[in-house]
Amino acid sequence: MEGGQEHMNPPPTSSSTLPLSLPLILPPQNPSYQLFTPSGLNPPPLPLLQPHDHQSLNPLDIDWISLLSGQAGHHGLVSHDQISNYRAVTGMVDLSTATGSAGENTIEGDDDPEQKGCKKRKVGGYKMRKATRPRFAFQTRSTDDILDDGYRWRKYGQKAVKNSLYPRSYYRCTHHTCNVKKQIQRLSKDTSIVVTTYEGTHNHPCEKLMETLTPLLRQMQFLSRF
DNA sequence: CGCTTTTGACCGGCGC
DNA sequence: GCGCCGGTCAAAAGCG
Repeated sequence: MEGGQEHMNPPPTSSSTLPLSLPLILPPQNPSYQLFTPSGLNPPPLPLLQPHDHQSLNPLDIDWISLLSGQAGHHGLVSHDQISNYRAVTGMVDLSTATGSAGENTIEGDDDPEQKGCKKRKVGGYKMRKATRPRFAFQTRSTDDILDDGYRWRKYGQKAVKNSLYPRSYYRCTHHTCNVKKQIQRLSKDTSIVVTTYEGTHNHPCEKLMETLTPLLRQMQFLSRF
């Protein structure tokens, strides 16, 4: 399952075909990798979405790079191809800036640990810090629970949550120095919708993105010699 | 063999 | 104080 987030599509190039393969890298039709267009770098800001607005969000308006790197308040253009197997993104909410009246900005059965004053805890003699970190939740409509966001995750827990038919899964980024976490839960109200909550900021590049960009950079270096 | 997933136990916060 | 609940740990099992 998480193994499904391994590299599905290897970079379509090799060092032996560097110059000729350049136009073939990251074509628009590539279902797994799609470079941002320059226009996506300075997108018009979108209003912060409330959960009940989720049906009105165009999936093409989500800035996945900002979202997945934990940068709050930056929304821009991104190809829908970034969403892997997900057929439609239905909404997103910034939990780190939301004022969070009861039940308004929370997933079903969800309580924000920050709001519960859960700053520090100790489990099994191991201290855990619970500092204020950026949290983003967004909803996707898919039959698959796992969103391939390019990072590698290790599942460390699963819990049945109150008022939900489906368990909540807890994942941690596998990068040594990165402690970004995410929660995944399917809505019982609409079983086609999966809620993904990211917590924290990655302090390392996206493996899959780097895997994609590396051969491109090599070709750029190669071509720059002429 | 190393990495990931599973799953029961444990912990702290919160409400009563 | 007690029970409920969400979040995490960690040992065992699974997998390539």
